[in-house]
Amino acid sequence: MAATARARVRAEITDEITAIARRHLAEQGASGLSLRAVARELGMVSSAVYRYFPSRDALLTALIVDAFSAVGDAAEQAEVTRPREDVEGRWVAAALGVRAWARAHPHEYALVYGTPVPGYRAPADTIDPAQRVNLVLLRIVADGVASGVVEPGPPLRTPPSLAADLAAVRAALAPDVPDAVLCRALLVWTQVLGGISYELFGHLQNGVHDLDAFFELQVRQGAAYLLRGAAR
Amino acid sequence: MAATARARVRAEITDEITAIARRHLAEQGASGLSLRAVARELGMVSSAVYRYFPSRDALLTALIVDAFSAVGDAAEQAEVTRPREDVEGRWVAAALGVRAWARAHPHEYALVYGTPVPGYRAPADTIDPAQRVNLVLLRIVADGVASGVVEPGPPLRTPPSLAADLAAVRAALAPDVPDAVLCRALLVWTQVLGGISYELFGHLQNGVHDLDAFFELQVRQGAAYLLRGAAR
DNA sequence: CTCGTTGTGAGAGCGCTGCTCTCGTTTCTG
DNA sequence: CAGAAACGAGAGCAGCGCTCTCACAACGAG
Repeated sequence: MAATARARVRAEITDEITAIARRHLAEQGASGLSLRAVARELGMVSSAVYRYFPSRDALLTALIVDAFSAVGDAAEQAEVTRPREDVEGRWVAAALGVRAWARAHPHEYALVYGTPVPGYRAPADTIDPAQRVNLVLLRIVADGVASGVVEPGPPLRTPPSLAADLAAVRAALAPDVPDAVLCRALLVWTQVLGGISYELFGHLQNGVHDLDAFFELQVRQGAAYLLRGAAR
Repeated sequence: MAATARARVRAEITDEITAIARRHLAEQGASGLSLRAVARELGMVSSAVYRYFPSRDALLTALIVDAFSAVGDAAEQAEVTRPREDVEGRWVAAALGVRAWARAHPHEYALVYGTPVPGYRAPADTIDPAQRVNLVLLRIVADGVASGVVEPGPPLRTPPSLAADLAAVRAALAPDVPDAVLCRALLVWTQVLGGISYELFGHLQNGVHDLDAFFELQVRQGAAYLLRGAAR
């Protein structure tokens, strides 16, 4: 770890830049993130920042990676508060945890689950962190299948193209989880994200007032469906 | 309708501006929409456009209203291809119609269901058009309840705050639709939007390849849950 | 220790953006 | 017909991402 002085100060400044950028993002959103403003706050001239990030988008990519990681953390930290055998509780906790994080960090949430930034194209660096939360969820589901709490239900008749994709997921991440359960999990999870986006992006305005109660109700309904394929 | 010549030409130019803006939006997305570029294409100087729209955001708001209306159209046109008594088919068709529209107009979709634009705050003009699609969906659900195809299921125990909101929706838009069904409808609809966003914003990349088959499977599962409170 | 290489910050500058203000001209209205 | 209102052009301000050049400091090799 005996890096040269230059390498150390470079790492430090890089951290400072991302820290300031993170704050600007949290305060004003992605569209308000200005490389020049970050430089100004750092006491640097804007061109100097380009020594550390080749473009504004590269800086934003770093923040996206951070945000994905934070989503994974939120799910995991919420989930582990429940005993391992309480599969339903773990799922509900993970969903509530992600929502709480999203409400606390709406711009970061928008960055990862909202409209992709202008040109839209996910650099390879972002796909690994994006999987973190999926792993947390799949582990819960896999535990539920193993312990029998998750009812497989009738086998799903999927087109071959789809069956292959599901088989790949199963082989890589969730052994012994049948197609029907994988589909239900994805269904319920997209509902969770859809619900968060719906709320966060203002579509429940003037319709639902007790957002906490509403979201929790929805999540519990979703969890019941995930486990038993039916309401309640 | 004998408007003055000035009023007529004003309406024409306003339409031209929104038409060009709509095209720019479709091609490059909201962040690429430049008032100056629109003015340039119109053969005007940028300041002249401000006679018609007080700000770039106002222009964008007009496009948002358009997009909301287009979503409503997509749902309605897809839905009416099914016989009135085929409630499940109508719901599935509406969902598939909205997805098809979203894939054909990703930037418009992002505008209404993605991250709200920078400052985020929905002008009052946008809430009416936003309701259009909800009305289409609620009508389907209400028809299903009336004909008995939608099973109410066990009554939902909702906190009073939530019950009041649901009662308001019922009174205004969907008489005789019980809370449990309203909740299921909202649950399934947020799943549809979540699924579209998940797909459109790239989260299924490298995971699912046959996106059409996958989405249709999900929608059918969702519809089954909406009608019968259970898978299949 | 010296010398050439490389990393770094400052500065100027390009073309773009949203938006404002002024100034003639055109059109409407009382 | 005269005053008021609407309109388009033009210049200009501050901001943006990004590029290029230049001086200087830190580094590795001899």
